[in-house]
Amino acid sequence: MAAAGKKMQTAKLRSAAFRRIRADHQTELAGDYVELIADLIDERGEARGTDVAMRLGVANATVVKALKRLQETGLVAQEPYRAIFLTAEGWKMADDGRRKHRIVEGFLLALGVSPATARIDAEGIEHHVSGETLKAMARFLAKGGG
Amino acid sequence: MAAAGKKMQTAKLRSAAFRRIRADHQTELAGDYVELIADLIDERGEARGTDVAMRLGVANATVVKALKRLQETGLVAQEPYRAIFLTAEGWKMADDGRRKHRIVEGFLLALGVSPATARIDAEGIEHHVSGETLKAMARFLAKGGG
DNA sequence: GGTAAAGTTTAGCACTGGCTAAACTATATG
DNA sequence: CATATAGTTTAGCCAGTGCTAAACTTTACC
Repeated sequence: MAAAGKKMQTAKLRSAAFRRIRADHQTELAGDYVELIADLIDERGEARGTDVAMRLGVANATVVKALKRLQETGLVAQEPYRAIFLTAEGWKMADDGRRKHRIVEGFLLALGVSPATARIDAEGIEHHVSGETLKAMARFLAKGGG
Repeated sequence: MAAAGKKMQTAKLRSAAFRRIRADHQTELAGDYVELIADLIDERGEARGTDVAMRLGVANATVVKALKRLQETGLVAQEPYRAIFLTAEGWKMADDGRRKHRIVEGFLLALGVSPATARIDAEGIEHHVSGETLKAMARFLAKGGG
């Protein structure tokens, strides 16, 4: 039955989408942390836990716990009571993320969204945009938008 | 000091963004469930736990637990071992979500993204798009895209 | 109507990501 | 150099979202 076959496929496609979203959410936090740390290092030479906590709007202890996991993952390096550093892999992830962020935010601006909203929405959208969509956004930007 | 003031504001804006993302993630699951349930009811007259689990790519028990919370939130109504229904509030949320979904997916298609990717990305992006951005997307669509 | 299959729920585990409060370390200042 | 303040970490709590395995209902079929 063709209709049943089509529905089957639809179900599979959808579950694939949801699976990917759940996977995205797992890497999302790591991405947010390394991007933020990279920004802080660029802006002021070093990243401290307090600054990360403040910018993320989260308690200090939460940052400590997250950094421990990121250390285990090999994205971050840190000595107790010292500033936070990124590993080579951490920098790669941060740079990828920041590039993505720039494109998405620029794209939203080109679309006519206000700067404040573009910034906030870009932060949320960024981690759910595939390479293909990102390319489409970049193409739109290159063409001068609208 | 103007520079410090500006940085302060930047930090606040960013933390606001992250706070909103965390809030979005909390409502995101509820949104996915009610949309899916609404789709199932429309497609086949009723929504069963198994179908929801299958489409979400998740175990049965996970669905049961989630539905319990959604019942407490007042979005879903269900008798044990029976099909799942939406409350008025649940329908409102589902319809809002589906409308958003349609716009985002249509927008991605208009941007030149392939149907499969548009579908998947829309699912992820949907919950992080503000009203303002949604309007911008709708405007773009109305203008006939590209 | 009894029984097998399908569907649903419960129980119990693990991990993530928040929090507060208390302890500890580093730094700056008198 | 002693001490106060700022920053960091630890400990212990909670809630959410996932899982498997086992128990229980419903449904379908002989």
